[in-house]
Amino acid sequence: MGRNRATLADVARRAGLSKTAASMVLNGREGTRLSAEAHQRVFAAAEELGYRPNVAARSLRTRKTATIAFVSDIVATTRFAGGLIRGALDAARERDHVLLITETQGDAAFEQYAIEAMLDRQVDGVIYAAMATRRLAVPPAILSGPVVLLNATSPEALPCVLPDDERAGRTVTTALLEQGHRDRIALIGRARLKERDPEVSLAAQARLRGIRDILSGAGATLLAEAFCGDWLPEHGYAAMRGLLSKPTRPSAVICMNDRLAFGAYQALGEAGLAVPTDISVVSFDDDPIATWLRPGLSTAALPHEQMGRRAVEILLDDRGTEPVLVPMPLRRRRSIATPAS
Amino acid sequence: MGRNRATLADVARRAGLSKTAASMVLNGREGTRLSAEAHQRVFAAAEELGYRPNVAARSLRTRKTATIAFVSDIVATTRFAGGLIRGALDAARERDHVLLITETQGDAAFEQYAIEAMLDRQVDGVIYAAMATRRLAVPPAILSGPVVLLNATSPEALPCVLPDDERAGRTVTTALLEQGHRDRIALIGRARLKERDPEVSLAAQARLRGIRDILSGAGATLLAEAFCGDWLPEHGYAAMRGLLSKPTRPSAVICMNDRLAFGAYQALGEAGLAVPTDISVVSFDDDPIATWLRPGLSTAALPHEQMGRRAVEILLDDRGTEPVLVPMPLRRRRSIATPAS
DNA sequence: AACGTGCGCTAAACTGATTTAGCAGAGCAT
DNA sequence: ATGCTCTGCTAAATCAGTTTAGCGCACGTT
Repeated sequence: MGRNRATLADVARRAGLSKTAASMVLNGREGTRLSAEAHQRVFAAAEELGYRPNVAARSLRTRKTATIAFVSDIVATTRFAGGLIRGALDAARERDHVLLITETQGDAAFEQYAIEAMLDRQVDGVIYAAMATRRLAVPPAILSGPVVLLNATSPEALPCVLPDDERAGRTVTTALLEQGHRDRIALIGRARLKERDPEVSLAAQARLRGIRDILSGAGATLLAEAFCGDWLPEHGYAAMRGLLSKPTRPSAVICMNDRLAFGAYQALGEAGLAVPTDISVVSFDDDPIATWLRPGLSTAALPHEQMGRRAVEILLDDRGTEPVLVPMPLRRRRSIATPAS
Repeated sequence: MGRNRATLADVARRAGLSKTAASMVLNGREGTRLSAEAHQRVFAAAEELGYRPNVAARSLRTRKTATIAFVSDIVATTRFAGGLIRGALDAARERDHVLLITETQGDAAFEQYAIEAMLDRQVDGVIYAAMATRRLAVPPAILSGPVVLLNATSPEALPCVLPDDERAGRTVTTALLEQGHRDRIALIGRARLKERDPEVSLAAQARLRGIRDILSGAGATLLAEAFCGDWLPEHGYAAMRGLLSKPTRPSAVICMNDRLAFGAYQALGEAGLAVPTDISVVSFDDDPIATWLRPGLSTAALPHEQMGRRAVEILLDDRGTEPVLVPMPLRRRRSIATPAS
């Protein structure tokens, strides 16, 4: 790979100057007293030879590789991860950096290995990402250099980027109130474990807080709250059936994520009820299925691309320690309407 | 990052030997006449200092970085990509390699930049992946070293890994025949563009070929073939409605992918028809939604993980030039049944 | 005693960049 | 003529490894 690449020495020779001169010119060093003509010759030579510096050689001296490690638990290869990586990739490119990506598969040994492999390659910093927004313990090895947590926090109070789930809870609830829903709003996706253990989820609690905040502001309470073991379609389906079996039918349901909402749609379809005329549905995440459902699901989007982007920016540019909360915009589709009566 | 790492010189000093000796011992070189005791001392010193070689320094001399470039069009960040990357990551790790991942966003300038950035880092080889199985033109820059195409072929006949779509077509059709379907099988997802232009898709034609092969072997033909502009749920929905409006209702439909099948389910639900009692459905891809649908969708799975894995294996180990076809196993769920009458 | 041989190990070159220290020559003042 | 400063450039060290060439010693042979 790249066997006959021209080296700096080649460029210097062709320009009739020393390596020193060539290096300084190509790096745009100020204060060297090299003549305009010398500059010309170096640039011309580099151009003609198609010179590209050898990053390994350079980094040996400078200890900079223009490479960022992107380590995640299992985020890198799931549908949820795409945006995170894409945003990070974009921001990295703008700063002339490149990403070394690994995922740990949730396996500590694998993680250890992966992190060492990246540190061996002298990465300039590490982005440590989690699939579910949660608190986690950062492997000590990566603390030797700059780190940014993505979609996660840690006891060490490292710089981190999180979605603003609480505000999303408010957004979603407000969208319902604006349409006239108030006293018959149900919730699907209460989950003790997710709400209690920050190492499992930070989103559950935050979203719930946002929802309740707006509701109590309007002097209302939830009509019903369905608990779910997990946030998968089957749980949403079961929860929705449960809700429909009660005397008072909700006018709207908030689902804790889109997969639950998908399940809810299935139950509604079977019951012969139509979204949104019979029941409105809102949700969180903006999973691809949200656009595929009929009618399209209104949902507060996890701003994955933005988050990935911010992580790189923080790592490379500012790096303050206060958590960065990225807003979750509401994608308005056709699943919300004014209640029938 | 990694500021106080021990160097080989440190290890050598501690072992009371030369760098040469330390290097040879740690690399397990045969034929050096270093004593067993010298071996001991070097290993002990390395262990005590937590020595890890600096990959940049090593690669400067050896021109090997144990790093593979994974370049894709937009595969890296979509739900379809996950498995490809995961498989590649796994196989790479087994060979002590690491992945530099980029996606080109379908933009030639970006691609040029990304590839150069990776070559600058002296990668040992390139895996060039496409999201849709198709033929593509490989950027000349990467031809300077080992390349494997993933989910793609090229006019240059480079080594490549592809899913065995034709066989999948046969698998899926056979599954239907086995249940007694024969003369009322419809197809959703014919698409002229995809079938004609290998630069758009190789899957469409191959799947169709497999389906027809089995059908004609059984002396049957398709009851109906619905054409779709693309393979999204909305197209599947429209196609299914079209099929249902005809005099003879199919006993089974084959959808060209799971998203179409999802749309088909929606149309069936609205029409009050049940899967699989009224109509059986089979499909291709094994998208996550296949498990979420009610009933679960039987589908020939794109073996993404296997494919990613094979690509690395071919790149690093054998590298024959004949295309590698990876089988697409049928995931049997509940969407196929014996036709009613 | 001189010579060849195998053993156990090391000095130094090399990879391709950056960076430090400093040299030669011109111009000017004393 | 001497010393000083400034200009324009370069030699050599450095980063952390790998690799080549070969050194000194003990032993056996003639």
